[in-house]
Amino acid sequence: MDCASGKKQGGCAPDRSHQRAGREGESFETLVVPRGEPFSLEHTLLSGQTFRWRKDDGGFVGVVSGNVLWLEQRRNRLLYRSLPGKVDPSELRTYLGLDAASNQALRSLPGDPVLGAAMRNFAGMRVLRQDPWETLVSFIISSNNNIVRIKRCIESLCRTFGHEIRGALGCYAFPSPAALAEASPDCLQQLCNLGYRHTYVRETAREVARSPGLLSDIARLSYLHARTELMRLPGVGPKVADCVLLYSMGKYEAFPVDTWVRKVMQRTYFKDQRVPDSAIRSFAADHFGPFAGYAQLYLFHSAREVWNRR
DNA sequence: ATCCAGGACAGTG
DNA sequence: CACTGTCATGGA
Repeated sequence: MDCASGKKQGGCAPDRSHQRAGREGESFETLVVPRGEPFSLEHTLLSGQTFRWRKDDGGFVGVVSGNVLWLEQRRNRLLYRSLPGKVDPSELRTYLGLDAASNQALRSLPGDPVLGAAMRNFAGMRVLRQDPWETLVSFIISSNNNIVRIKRCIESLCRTFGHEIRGALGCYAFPSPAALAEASPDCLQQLCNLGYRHTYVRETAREVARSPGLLSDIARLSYLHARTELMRLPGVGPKVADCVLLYSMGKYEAFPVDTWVRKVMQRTYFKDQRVPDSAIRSFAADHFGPFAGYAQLYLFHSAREVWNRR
């Protein structure tokens, strides 16, 4: 593929006539969030666990499993529509973390001062269940990188190597493992600005393309076994593996330790002392329990928000 | 200019 | 196992 001609400009520009029609009322589906199941669409989609959602006229637009998906929350009602395929309600609930385990997680986490404050500030934030392949590549790219640039890299990857979604000009699906396995290093590094991570993405794509069932097999393993297997992939260390396990495989005991979480944890629970990440993870397992990952999401998002307000 | 960003990795002690 | 320097890139 020619890098120069592969660059596609312009933002995601879904057909507005459909959208307007939807807002008139005939093509939006409705999902009711039951009472007693705290849910915030905005907190969930802007929490940093996913990178392709953006605000759109009161709601959000994203790409999920090859479909453009519009979402808007009105109290306990969730309005949604998708193109070109249909997303069914149970699939959507699963994606958004509206499941029994997540409800249990939100009830069972300890209410210590720091976590308690984060859970009140971002009430209803949930751990998504995203596509493992997209999550894997996204967090390989995230290493030693900042969020603004991570989003640009991923969007660039999709525009260059993903297929354009029918009926939604400028919206691209996340590229398949085969597409990234065959991508030229120059395209990945220069066009998509992956930097030194381009070999990680390419080599991991080769592995996954070579054995298509790999990620779904890993998802069925126990947390520790799955973690070990993920870390065999190039560019995947403890932190990236935990992100994939938590944000795409429903392993709520995973507790990704990044720079932000490390800071909060050391300040709050280790008297501001430097401790190895392994100590942080084992403390989290003891203190937060089997849903420690939920605590991680709240602590991470909370720490970043506080910092961004300064 | 210098430091840092959702780290991983190879090399030392 | 714990610690260190390095990696490509861009924003602050």
